[in-house]
Amino acid sequence: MQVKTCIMVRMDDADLVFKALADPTRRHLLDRLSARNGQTLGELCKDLDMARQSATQHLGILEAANLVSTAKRGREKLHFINPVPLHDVYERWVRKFEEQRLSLLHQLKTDLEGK
Amino acid sequence: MQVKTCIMVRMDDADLVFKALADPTRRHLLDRLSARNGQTLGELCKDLDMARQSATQHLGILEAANLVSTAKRGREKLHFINPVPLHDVYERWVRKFEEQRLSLLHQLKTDLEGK
DNA sequence: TCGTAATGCAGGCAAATACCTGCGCTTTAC
DNA sequence: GTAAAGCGCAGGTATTTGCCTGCATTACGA
Repeated sequence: MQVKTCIMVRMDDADLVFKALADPTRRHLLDRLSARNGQTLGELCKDLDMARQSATQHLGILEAANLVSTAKRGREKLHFINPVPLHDVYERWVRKFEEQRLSLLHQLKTDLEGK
Repeated sequence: MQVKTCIMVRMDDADLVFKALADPTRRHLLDRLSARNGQTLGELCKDLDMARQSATQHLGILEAANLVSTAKRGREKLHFINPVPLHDVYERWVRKFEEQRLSLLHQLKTDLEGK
């Protein structure tokens, strides 16, 4: 019996989400889905000014990051937004800096008051 | 008199921040600065496993995104974290999806209760 | 003052990224 | 059944990215 070694470097979830958010086109897609959920690929392509296949790649990256889920309805592919990874990233990652921001604001406030 | 045309495409602030956060090395740098603010370039390089010049580039990107501010003290360059852009991005961008997340949770809850 | 420490600047290179074109497959509509 | 709609898959290419090496510059300290 032979076991294939996994060469690919594991990208953790947070990295997938951050990298997915790094592109303006993908943020635009999330915006559109936020406005109206469950759109087809064709609908999402209309306001993108690029080939359908390019948009497919972007949506694939969003799906890999678990920011978008898909379902097939006949020959159509429906796309649904999933806000949970964004929330997770915020909770585990941004919150710490937010707390620091607030403490810096507090410090600034007391500094000004204690003048 | 000749006027040079600006070719460069203007990158808005949000895009700079998102792109800056897309790299794990840069997130690690922010983490380190969050643990202890005001570190020098040399200090930040120590636990990075890459050439100093590479780290400088990463810090330059963080600085361009306004996530890090710098100050010179003699021959040293001090780095300070700035959590405001992160907060701005959260406010203008993530919050909307957060609200949707909560409404989805609410909907799920009422669906389960109304069963 | 002279060596060294801390950083800046420029160029190069491989991999990743973001596009594209071309073609095939499945489903719908007439 | 046949044409078209909707989408998937496989390359191909130009740009960007992330890292490097080499050398220059500035500040400290004996």
